[in-house]
Formats: sequence, structure tokens, C-alpha cells
Amino acid sequence: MKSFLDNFTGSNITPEALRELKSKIKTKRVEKGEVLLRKGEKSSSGYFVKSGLLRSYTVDEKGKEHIFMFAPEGWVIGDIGLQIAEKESDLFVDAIEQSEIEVIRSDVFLRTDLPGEVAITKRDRRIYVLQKRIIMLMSASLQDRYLDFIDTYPDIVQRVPQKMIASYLGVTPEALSKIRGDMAKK
Amino acid sequence: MKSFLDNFTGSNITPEALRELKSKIKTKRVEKGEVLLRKGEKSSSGYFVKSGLLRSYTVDEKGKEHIFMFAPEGWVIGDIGLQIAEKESDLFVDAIEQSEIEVIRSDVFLRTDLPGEVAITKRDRRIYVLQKRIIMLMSASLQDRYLDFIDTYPDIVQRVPQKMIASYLGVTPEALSKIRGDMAKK
DNA sequence: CGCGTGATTGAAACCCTTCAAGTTTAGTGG
DNA sequence: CCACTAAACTTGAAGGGTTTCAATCACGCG
Repeated sequence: MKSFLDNFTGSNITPEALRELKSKIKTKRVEKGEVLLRKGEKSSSGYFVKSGLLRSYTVDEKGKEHIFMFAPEGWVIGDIGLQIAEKESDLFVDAIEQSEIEVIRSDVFLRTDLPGEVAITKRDRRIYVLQKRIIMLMSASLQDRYLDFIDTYPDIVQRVPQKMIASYLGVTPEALSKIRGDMAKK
Repeated sequence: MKSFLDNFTGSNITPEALRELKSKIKTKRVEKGEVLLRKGEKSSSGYFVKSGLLRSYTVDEKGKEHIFMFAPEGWVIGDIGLQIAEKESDLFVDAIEQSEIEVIRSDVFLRTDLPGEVAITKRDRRIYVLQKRIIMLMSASLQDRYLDFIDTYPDIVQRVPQKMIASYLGVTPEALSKIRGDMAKK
């Protein structure tokens, strides 16, 4: 059965480094419905799926679930935000089927001993941004998405026409204009 | 003024490697409205923004633009699909403001000489998946998103309840059921 | 000053949600 | 292996948010 460490076979990793990584990975069996990670938690681990099927998802303020991703055999799942920013998790992770997984500590994902570390960190940041964007698109109202955009990219708001912000938020310029009108009244 | 290569200062990159990277990067000045990359093209370069503002976006079948991201000073923009899969670009890239950029060949992003190459490639693939998901969420109909899901993850379709697929697609179980009903009739 | 682009506003249409009821499927215990 | 129950799926009606289309307004630039 596959392991997360199979990713490194064929690469020029040293046997010692591989052994050290191995010591940081623990195999675990999880039952259907078992929750591995909860929103708000800080345990910064990822999960490699050896067999079975996991999912990650958010729960919005109305209690509705929005699935961010499925992870069948061979996939890695978790909340990237935990690894790059030590934030609290935005996501839940649980098992859709009985599964066998490897619990992978964040220092295995992010090895600061590698020359490619900068490139890796940059990509993790981008993944985090994209993850947040998808969650927002699926679970937040237009107004909340707009407020978040203003908060996240205040400089860009000043520099692009409003219709481009609408295009980024996934709505028509008219819809954004109306929301802004509503907001101004209060 | 900043350069893409600033990312490497402080890392343990060799001076020779740095010099080689430098030779592969070209600085360019682009005017407002100038298009750097078109949907369907294959030139696999990325763009580092030294000054100004770029954007990437799709155009759907109705001619409507959907902005995938903005890239102000210090950001990198492009279509990740070009680098990981040699696909045709899904995105356009153009300049919102007059900008100064660095054109970065894909072999600078993806340096196969690094021990971290595997980790980098895995992340690039994930970025590509997330990019595609965002584009789908913003520009495709529910029916098209569903068909794409079936096509991309045929194994998962068999293993999860339909309401979870709905949750992944960003709609209610009822909406997906109705679309399926419509599709079955034809 | 006039023109073009962007922003706003309104009305009608559309897609999806919400809520509710009914049907099918799957799992469990007798 | 059947009976029962819970969960999943379907279907319908009403409501809401967004789109579409059209008209008007505001503003910067030639």
C-alpha cells in the first residue's frame, strides 16, 4: 500500500533524511464519520490517505456544509492555513468511508532544509489564498465577499473600476452596485 | 525596485545558479490594456510585476469576463496549467495599468535540480486544480459543473451520496436533483 | 463642451433556495 | 430473510437574490 513517503523515492533525498521523515509519520485507522480536524482547531497536521475516502468542508453560519475537497487513495488533505500561518482551521476533515491514513506533521510538508523552500512556501501561500476564495464563493453572501475583498485588498479597490471587482467576486456590475447602495443606506 | 530573484536572497542558492536564473528573466514594459497571454496559447511563462497592475481572467461563451486574480507589485501571475501540463492557457493576462514586469520562463519556476522538486510539483498541481475550480464556480452553469465533476472524478461519484456532490458544486441537493432530472429527459 | 466609459436604478425574467411532502434506498435488528 | 427505520433522493410551490436589458446619471479627457 502506498505511503506519503513514496513521493520521495527517485528524488535525491538522503537515506537519513528519509528515515527522519518516517519517524514523524504515524499510520492510523479511522472509522466512517470520524472527525480528524475541526474548525477552530490548531493542530497543524495533514493527512495522507492510504485507503478509503476523506473530505474537508466548512460549515456556514446557517449550519450548512460546503465541501472543499474529497481525498481518495493517494491524496493529501488538511487545512493549508494551519501550515503557513499557524491560524485556526477554517475546515473540518472527516472520513466518508472507513480509511487508513498517515498523519503528517507540518514540518514534514515544510522542510526548511531544502533549497526549494522559498518556492514551496510561496506556493503554499497561494494555495491558501485560493482555498479561502473557494470557501467564500461557496458559502458567503455577495455583501460579505465584497467586504472581505475590501479588507484583503484595500489598495486594489482604489485602482480598478468597480466592474472589475464585481467580475472578481463572480457577479454582475449591477449586482455589486445595488449591494453598495444597500450598504450605504445603513 | 524588486525583482523575482529577490525571492532567493537569503536562501542557500549558489551564485552560479542565481546567475543562470538571471539570464532567463527578461524585463519588459507593458502599456495599459496590453495583452500578455491569451486563452488557447501555449507560451509557458509567468510574469512578475515590478510595478503596475496586471490581471488574469477567463471569457465565457457569452463573452463575459471573469477575473481570476489581480497582481500588483511583487506578485507573480500567469496560468499554472501551462507549467504543469503543457496545456493551452485557460486564462488571459493583461495590464490594468502601465506596468514593468519580468517575464519568467517555466523552467525558472520549476527547477528540477532542487531536492524539493517533488513537493513543488505536487503543489503546482493542486494550484491548478483550485484554479480550475474557481473558474468553474464563477463561469459555468450548474449542469456544466456537474458534468465536469463526473468527468474529472468518476470514481468519487460512485462513492459519495449525491448531496455531497451538490455541496461540492456549491448548490443544494434539490437543485442538483432537478438538473439530473432535466438531463435524463434528453 | 461633448463624448465615452463607468456607475446607478428599475422592471422583468431566471435560477436557485427554502420548505414541505412523498418516494426510494440502505442499513439494522428480529 | 423480512420488517422497520433512517437516510437519501425526488418533486412541487413559493420566495429571494442575481441576471438581463434598458435608461439615466456622473465623470474624466480630448
